[in-house]
Amino acid sequence: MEFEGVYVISVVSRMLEMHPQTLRKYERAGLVRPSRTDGMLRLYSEEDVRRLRLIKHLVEDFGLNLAGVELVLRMRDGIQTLRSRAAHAPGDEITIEQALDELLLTLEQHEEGL
Amino acid sequence: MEFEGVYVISVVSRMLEMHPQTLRKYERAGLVRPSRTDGMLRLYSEEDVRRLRLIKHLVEDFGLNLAGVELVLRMRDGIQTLRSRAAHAPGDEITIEQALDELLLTLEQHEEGL
DNA sequence: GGAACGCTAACGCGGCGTCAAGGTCT
DNA sequence: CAGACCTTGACGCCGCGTTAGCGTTC
Repeated sequence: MEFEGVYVISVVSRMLEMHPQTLRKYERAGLVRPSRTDGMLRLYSEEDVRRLRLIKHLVEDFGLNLAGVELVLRMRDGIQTLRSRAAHAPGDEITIEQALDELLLTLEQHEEGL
Repeated sequence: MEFEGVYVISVVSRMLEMHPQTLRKYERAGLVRPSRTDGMLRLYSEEDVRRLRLIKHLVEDFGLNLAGVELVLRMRDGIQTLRSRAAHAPGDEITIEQALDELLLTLEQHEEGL
């Protein structure tokens, strides 16, 4: 059973050239949250796939470990939240300053113990 | 021979409870750049010590590897550059938006291949 | 000349990607 | 019932902190 823009794990695995077990580990680590069918099959959305592509890039090309990936993803999530929020605002095409604000907040959360 | 606000490796090691070899490895990784005496002894400035304290925090409490630390430090350097630049500007107490801008730039540099 | 520094090489633990075994759904 | 999914556990590589050995500086 297949739907548009939704993929089971084997398809994603082939698309991104990532081992199925690796995808499951990333979910276990809280880096991606695919939905499930009634039979508990993982269903990856387009956004999930983009997220995984970014993770792969950060790990393979940048050498980040999963903790580093989580940090970056948290920043990215903050930026996206701001962007969608700004979509309803008048005129302000780009909320880049606010986006950066979110980034700094994320960083400072981590540095709070400093 | 000791100077004000400048420490040799053994002193920094005791201050931060970090192994001297670890400090040397961090230098090798390009995370800190202490100056040297004529005899090639490492001299850590106050800023170097702050930097090392942050590194320790990121590694021990946050689980980042050195690649992740490098990313965060690059962001921090960008922020500090902006802050010192803003210190000469009139009134603008906080350059937080610009700081965040710098953060985003750092992030996007890494994501350029996405 | 003893203590602290420099350097390079080797050991050891832990994170993470992969493989294996057994059960369930299509 | 064959194939693809699920889960849990184990193996193996490698990054990184530590230790060791030896030469140089204070």
